[in-house]
Amino acid sequence: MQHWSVLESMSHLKIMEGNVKGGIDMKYETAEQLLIKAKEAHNKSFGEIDCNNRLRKSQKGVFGHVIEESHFGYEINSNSEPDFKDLGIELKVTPIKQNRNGSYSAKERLVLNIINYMEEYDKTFETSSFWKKNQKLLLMFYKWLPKVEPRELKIVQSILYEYPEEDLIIIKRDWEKLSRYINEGKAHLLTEKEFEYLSPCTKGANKNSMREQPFNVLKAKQRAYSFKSSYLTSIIREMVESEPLTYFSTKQELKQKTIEQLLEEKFEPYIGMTRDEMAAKLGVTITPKHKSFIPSLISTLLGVKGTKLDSIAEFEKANIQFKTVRLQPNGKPKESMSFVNIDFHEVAQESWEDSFLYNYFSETKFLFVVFQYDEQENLYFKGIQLWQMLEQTIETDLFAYWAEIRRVVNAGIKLEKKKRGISNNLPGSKFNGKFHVRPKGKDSNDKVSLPDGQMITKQCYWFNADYVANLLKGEE
DNA sequence: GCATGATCATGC
DNA sequence: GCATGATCATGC
Repeated sequence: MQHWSVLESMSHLKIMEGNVKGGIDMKYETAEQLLIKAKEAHNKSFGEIDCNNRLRKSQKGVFGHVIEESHFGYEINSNSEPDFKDLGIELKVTPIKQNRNGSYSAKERLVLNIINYMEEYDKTFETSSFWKKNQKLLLMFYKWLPKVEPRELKIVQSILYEYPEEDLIIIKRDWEKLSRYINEGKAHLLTEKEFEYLSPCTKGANKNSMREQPFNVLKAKQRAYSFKSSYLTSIIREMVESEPLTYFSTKQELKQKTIEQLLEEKFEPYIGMTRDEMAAKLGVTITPKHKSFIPSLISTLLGVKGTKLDSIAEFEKANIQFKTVRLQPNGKPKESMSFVNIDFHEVAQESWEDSFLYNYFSETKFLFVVFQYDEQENLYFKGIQLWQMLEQTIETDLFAYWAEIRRVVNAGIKLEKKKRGISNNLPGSKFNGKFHVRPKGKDSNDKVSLPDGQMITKQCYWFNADYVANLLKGEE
C-alpha cells in the first residue's frame, strides 16, 4: 500500500480548475482532485479563507469548519460518515509547530470521532465507527505560532493519508484493547497511557461530560478516538524529511507482540554481560567515551545496524527516547540525569499547557538502558525499562517545579558570586526530591540572557539521581 | 557525602 | 558553534 499519496505533479491542475472552482454543490470525483483543491489553500491564512466570519471568536475546532465550509464549500456534518462521503475521506485540520532545533512536531494529538460505548461494543475493527469514518484522511496542516491570532495562521501542507500496514497492525491492536475495556464493563477505567498510537482521549465540555457504557452502571468519561501526538509527529516528519524510517520488527512480530515486549526480547540475551562482552558479541567497536557507542549498540542489537535511532520507525512513532543509566553497586545512579537546556524567555511567557516540560514529559516514553558497576568497577548490562512519567507526577511535582522556575525567573533570578562559581535561587535538588535545575554548558562563561537582562550560565532540567533510582524500581 | 557549580568530549 | 551525554570537583 502506498501511504504517501502526495501529488507533486501539478500537470492536471489547469485542466481541473474549470471543474473544481464551482459553487457550493461542487463534487470532488477523485481523491486527487480533492488534494489539488486542498493545496490551493497553502500559504493562505484562515482569515483569508474564512468567508462566513466564523473566526470572530477563537473557539476551538473552528479551523476545520472554516476549511470545510469556506474552502471546500461543503456543509458541516458531524455524522458517522466521512466528510467526503463518496470518496471515503475524512478531513482533519491540525496544527504543527516548529521546535527549537528547527524540526517540526504535531502541536497536539489528532482528535477523531467520539466513542459511543453503547454502539461500539459489539463491533469488529472493520465495522467500528473509527474505521468507518477515518479509514482515509485528508490532513491539512497549519503552522501554529505562539501568541498569533488564529486568523493570521496559515495552512502549510496537505496530504492524503492511508495507514502503512505496519502501523495498522498496532492501530488495530489499540482498537481491540479499547473494545475489551468496553466489553468488560471497564470503560470508566480507560486512560490514554497504555495505548500505542490510537488512544481514547477525553473530550467534552468539561471533565464532567460522562456517557453510559453497556456493561456497567457506572458512567464513563466521554472520550474520542485520537492519534497520539507522537504518531502524528511521525507522519509530519516523514512528510517533511524524505528520509524513510526503518522498522526493526517484522510485520509478523508486530502482530504478535507489543513494541515493549519486542524490545525486551531483543535485549534479554545480553543481560549480565559486561559492556565489553556485549560489544564483542555484537561487533561494535568500543572507543572509550565514544558518545555514539550506546546508540550503535542499540541499533546493532535491534538488527538495524547503522540506522540512527531517530530513524527507527518504532521509536519515532511511539516517541521513545533512550537514556543510558549507570548504577553504582548500591543501585543508585552516580549522577543525575539531564535533559534539555532551559529557555528562560520561553518559560517566563508560556502557559503550563504550552510548556516544554508539560509537553515533553506527557508525550515522551523513555527507554532506559541500564548498566551497573560491581565493586571491581566492571560495568554490567542490567536490562532495559520503558518508562513514562505518571500523569499524577506531571500534574503535581512537575507542575510545581515548572511554576517555581517561572516564579523565580519572573521575579528576577538572584545571582550570587560564591567562592566557587555563581549560585542562583532556582529549584535545587531538595526542592521536591525529584527535579532540579543545574548548569550545563561549555564552561561558566557559556551564558544566556534572562528576561530581565541579566546573564546566566546555561542551565538545564535535571532528574535527581534518587528519583531515577526510584522510578527504575517502579516507585515514582 | 551530598549538593551544586563547572566542564569535557563528541557529533552535527 | 552549539547541543547534549557524561563526568568532575569543590565546599558546606
